[in-house]
Amino acid sequence: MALFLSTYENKLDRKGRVSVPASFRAALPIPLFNGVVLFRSHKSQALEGCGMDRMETLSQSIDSLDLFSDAQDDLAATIFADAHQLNLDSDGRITVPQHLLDHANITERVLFVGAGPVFRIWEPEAFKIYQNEARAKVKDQNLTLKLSKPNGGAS
Amino acid sequence: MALFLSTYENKLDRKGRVSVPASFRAALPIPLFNGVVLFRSHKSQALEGCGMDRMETLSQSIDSLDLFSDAQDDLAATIFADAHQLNLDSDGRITVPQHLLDHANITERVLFVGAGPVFRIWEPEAFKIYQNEARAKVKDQNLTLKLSKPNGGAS
DNA sequence: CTCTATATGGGATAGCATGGGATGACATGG
DNA sequence: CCATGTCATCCCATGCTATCCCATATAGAG
Repeated sequence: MALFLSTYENKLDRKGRVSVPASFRAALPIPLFNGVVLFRSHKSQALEGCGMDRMETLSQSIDSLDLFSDAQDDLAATIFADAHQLNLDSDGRITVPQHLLDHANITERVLFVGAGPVFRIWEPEAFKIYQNEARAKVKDQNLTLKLSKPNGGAS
Repeated sequence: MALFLSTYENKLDRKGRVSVPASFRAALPIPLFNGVVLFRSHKSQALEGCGMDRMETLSQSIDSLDLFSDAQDDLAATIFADAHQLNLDSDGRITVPQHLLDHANITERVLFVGAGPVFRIWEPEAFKIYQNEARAKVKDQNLTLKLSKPNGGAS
């Protein structure tokens, strides 16, 4: 699966296009579909992004729930309905739908933030505020993390 | 299998035709039959849609239930008896039978809603209400989902 | 300082959704 | 069996925009 690291700030142009950072493009799997999937984060004013492979994994996970169950329907309605598949053009740019930009309050600058298997898209100032709060929380709670074993053992 | 994402609103014309969104057409498998299958959802005022491959998978799943059992008969009666295979025309449109449109209260605008391996067709306002409720449920119940391992093993 | 990779800006084109007409297939009635 | 009506299918035109292509600027590495 993909691994997205680091943070890049690119410009949104008048046509609503923005360059996806080269290292993020490189991190995407060889695709049937050459692009990214974006959807609105329900926890913050940001967009969540990933490759199509992640969506396929999600789809399989949801498909393993009982067919026609409420849980399956509700998750599908909140995740897949909102997930936009955006093609990368030949120059490595995507065109972001306006309502996604609105959700994240983006007008000019776009911040791509690596988050491991996924990435997030923020308005740069909003991310600064968020990151400061996150740092304070991590420090206050002395958060730690067990590493997974390479073979995927339960943690 | 197919992966349907995002949400598209298209117009129903006077002949009862509507464009199937290009990305949904692209998501359909290379077909013996070039079209989609639609049937009335038994849970909501929407239509369920998929490719023929999904119908075949459903058929196999139902066939593995006890022969002549009530469950098998009931599912067959609600799904297969009601399922319409609708050809895509050369411009990527389908003609939707009136009683399917009636079930979903569709008169003019048709909302195609990606739901992973299937998609749904809603009247746009009805879906807004439904999605808000789904979001509230997902949030209230703190629904989570374990991702499948890539080889499909249970986690 | 030079070269290369990446991001940015702009124009052209092809694809998509929409609207409408023509034709052929199919069902129905005589 | 044939005629007729209905509608599914095919074809074409149009406008909008996503996609493609190309040029330029900038930053970083050698």
